[in-house]
Amino acid sequence: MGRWSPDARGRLAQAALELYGERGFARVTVSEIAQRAGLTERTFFRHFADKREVLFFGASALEERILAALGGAPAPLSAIDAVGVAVEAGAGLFQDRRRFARQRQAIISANAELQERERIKLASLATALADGLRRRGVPDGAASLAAEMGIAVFRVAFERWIEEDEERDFSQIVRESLNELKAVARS
Amino acid sequence: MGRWSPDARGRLAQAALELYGERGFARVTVSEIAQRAGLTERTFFRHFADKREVLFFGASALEERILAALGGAPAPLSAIDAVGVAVEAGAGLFQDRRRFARQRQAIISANAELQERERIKLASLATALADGLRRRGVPDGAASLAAEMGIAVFRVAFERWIEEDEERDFSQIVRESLNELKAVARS
DNA sequence: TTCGGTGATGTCAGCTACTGACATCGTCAG
DNA sequence: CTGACGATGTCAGTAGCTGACATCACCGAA
Repeated sequence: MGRWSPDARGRLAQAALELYGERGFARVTVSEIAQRAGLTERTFFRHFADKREVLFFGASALEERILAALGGAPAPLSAIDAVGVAVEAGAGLFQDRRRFARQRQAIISANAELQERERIKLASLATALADGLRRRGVPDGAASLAAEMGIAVFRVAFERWIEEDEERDFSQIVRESLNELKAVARS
Repeated sequence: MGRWSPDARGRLAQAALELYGERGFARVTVSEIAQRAGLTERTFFRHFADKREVLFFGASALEERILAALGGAPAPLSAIDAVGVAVEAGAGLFQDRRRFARQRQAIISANAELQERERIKLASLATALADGLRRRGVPDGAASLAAEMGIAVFRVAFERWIEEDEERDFSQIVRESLNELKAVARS
């Protein structure tokens, strides 16, 4: 423990979320975020690679969880079903955080730069998923395709979960969306 | 025609491609690009929204072509097959440009910011594809999923086309990849 | 107990991406 | 000939981001 107030990173993230929500991403300076958190701009950039990253530092936890689930999925599962299990497990991370997820997504949806960052996070997730599948013995091309399908399912399911008026179980929506994808691919 | 050398935009794009290739994206300033093109930095930003965009101004032509093909696809085709036809048509744009495509892709692959931009271009393509499908009467969820699958196929096929030693027909690789995706989804 | 190392933060100078406002000057329609 | 137009130049300014160095509580070893 240092001589400063604890959880500098958390305070910065909180301040950023508030300010982005109040004024929009582009109309907030990093200096303002730092000020609200009682820190300096330089410290912000020590905790987050850039102004956008502060909204995405939860992505690594999601990736870890999904990869862990993929690693633990029963061996006889096909590539697409193993991915389904993994993504469904990832959805579990959002339990009881729908309000936060909506708020954050509203900010991201309002800004193209943030959408870029979100997309590349999902892309890196797809790459990791594909690697995990190869480790299960899935051939190269099939691994990439199954992984990308998994991310597509995640995206569509997330959007549904966020948009619906009454909250439904995210994992269940993932299952439904995967089945829908299979149906579309079969037709 | 103005009083200046013609095709300022083309000269800027060419200069940027050269410099990014020589030194890497991050080690090139916009001022240097403009200088090599015989223009000023300010003019660069009048032609391209930012330093990255100069590598992606061909994306609109790709999108137009794909959407046109989707619009012209036979009505009885399923969503996924209509997308297949559209993406295949898009692949035709790259005929005789494999050398250029490889060079450009090498630059993009070496830089995370450029990968972000590439991903969002593909994402916007997916959105447009989904809209096109809805116009064909495909329901919301199925449209999004089919579109994302189409983009996944495009990505995988493009990578294969670029990486293989001897050049094969890009459109044919797209067809193969689509079939592989269907097989993966079915398993 | 003291003292030197460590780690998180502060301070400062600087680069460069990007923007707004205004000036310049061939070209072309009338 | 003239005035509007369009592409470019010039200039000043903001803000994201970085490197280098200073500071100072804490902690473990002597």
